[in-house]
Amino acid sequence: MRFKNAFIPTLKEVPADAIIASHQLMMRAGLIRPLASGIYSMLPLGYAVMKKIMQIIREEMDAIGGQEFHLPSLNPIEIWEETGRVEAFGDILFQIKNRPYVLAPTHEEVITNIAKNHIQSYKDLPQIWYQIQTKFRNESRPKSGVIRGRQFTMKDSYTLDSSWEGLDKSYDLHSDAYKKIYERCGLKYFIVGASSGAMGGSGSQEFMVESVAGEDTLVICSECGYAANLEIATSNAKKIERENSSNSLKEISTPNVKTIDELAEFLKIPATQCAKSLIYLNDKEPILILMEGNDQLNESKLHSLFGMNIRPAHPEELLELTGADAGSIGAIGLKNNFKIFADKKLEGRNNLVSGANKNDFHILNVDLNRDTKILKYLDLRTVENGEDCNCGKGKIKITKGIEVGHIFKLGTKYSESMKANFLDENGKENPIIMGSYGIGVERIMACHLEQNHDANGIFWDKSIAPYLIHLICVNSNSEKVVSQSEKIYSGLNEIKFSVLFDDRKDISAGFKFKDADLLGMPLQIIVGEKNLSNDLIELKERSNGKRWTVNKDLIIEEVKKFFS
RNA sequence: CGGAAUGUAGCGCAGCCCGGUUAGCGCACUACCUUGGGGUGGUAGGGGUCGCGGGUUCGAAUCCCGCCAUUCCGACCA
Repeated sequence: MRFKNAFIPTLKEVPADAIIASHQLMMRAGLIRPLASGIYSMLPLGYAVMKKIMQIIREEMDAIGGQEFHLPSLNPIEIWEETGRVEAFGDILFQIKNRPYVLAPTHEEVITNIAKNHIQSYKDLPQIWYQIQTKFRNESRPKSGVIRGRQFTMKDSYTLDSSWEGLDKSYDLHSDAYKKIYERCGLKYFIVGASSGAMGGSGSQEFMVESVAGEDTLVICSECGYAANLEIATSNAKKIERENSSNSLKEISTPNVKTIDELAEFLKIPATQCAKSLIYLNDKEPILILMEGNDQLNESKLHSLFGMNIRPAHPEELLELTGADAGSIGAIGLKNNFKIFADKKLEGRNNLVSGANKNDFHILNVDLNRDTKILKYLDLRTVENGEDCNCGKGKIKITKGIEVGHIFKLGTKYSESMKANFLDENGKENPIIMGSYGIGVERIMACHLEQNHDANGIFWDKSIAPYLIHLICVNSNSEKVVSQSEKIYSGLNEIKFSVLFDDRKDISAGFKFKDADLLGMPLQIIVGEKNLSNDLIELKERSNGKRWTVNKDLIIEEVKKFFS
């Protein structure tokens, strides 16, 4: 492609709306342009990258026996009503105004509909069906460029099996295929165990890319490979042992002490010697939760233990329920008969400091065994950076991640609600056992950019680069330089190497270099007067800045060598 | 959906508080000259419903009200 004819609208300045690196680079390098919030046009260079990514996905899906479909995005709302997902998706589901249709945010319903009509027997199974399609989700807050949009491209696949063992097999095939896809795209990723949540089924994993732009907080251990969402992560945080003797309770005045840190400072004790009390209302029933010192309560864990209707009490409610404000609440001397739960780390502790349920007073020497009725010790704390991992070897690192893939053992949720059954060997009717698996195509591109750039621009991996080579004719006024670069251009075209040829006239050398670095093709070939007078052509590897020269007659061989 | 900010040329911004010539700057764009290995320098140009609607006023980019859009923080995210 000749740059002169190419539509590559690069920008010198960063658009004010773009905050994260990948979004800025996509805008500056002319890969995308916004149309509306969360909706982007893919420009030729951006779409070239998408096509490369989609091709890699196709090859790996085909390799595990996947069959490619192209399913409609416009769906009759009734199939979504059958599975109860009109309500489940709520506002996320785009609904068509002048006909009872929806824009599909995913395709379990359509797949199950086809399966219902055409899968009759265990002999028809297993199946792996996939497609690469535009998905529509009415995100309330699109953000981070293409990472969270209202319209995006997804490879989604679905497996149909006659047994749970078959599902495990299909699931593992996908897991392996996904690993290959990310590796081929040059992404550093890791796999996070996830709970199956409201999707139902027996398991799910997320494929995450570490990034400051990530929306998920992740916990990883460098030693054992443990990786989990912070919401469910656990660690081997140091537990303090019970002291040999428990001293007797003593109420003391602690004027103006509100926080654990202030309390620890006031009493000259470690924060870990304090028991922090939190009041939650579980469907209006107050419960008291004890945490050690500055440990943070993990509300996700609370929700999975108590359900979604649990919430922290408001300040007025605190005062009414305990007679004290936050900071002076404790497990001893409560007016009401609270149910008390405590974090596992506090199990068996004594000589603790706790609020006295009287403003500006605390109680010393609390022995949880002796002085309180703890209903149950639960894992409630949020894991913190630097704690020991459960494996005993590594330390926990907390980081942000972007989800680039999710694989799910669905089970029979959809086949049951839509009555997609098959006859087994015994002639008995059973619901098809399903799995569903997704990869965000634009997210792969964005994550690749997050991981592969510097202050000047992109460096594409050769597997997904829009062009392998950026050929720069430095001096467009020099006959010799122009004819030499033309010669290299046609030579590379002959051997089918994709080249972006900067043949623009009257553009200064610096401008071309800056554009080349911004656009990020893996190899730059620089044809300029100085080197050419010695019959030399310069090459530059974008990712590491390495430069070298070769004789002009050896350039094709050198390129072949570089990409071999 | 809650909180905040912003909206002036393709992009980045100033002007607004304190209303008053023809709305300004940088980049980009057009023409010419210049330069020619890291976003050359210059001259001359083109491009604006000042987000939309209403109000106050002799007069509104500027003040007031409503709406819309965009971004950020939070909630939500099968």
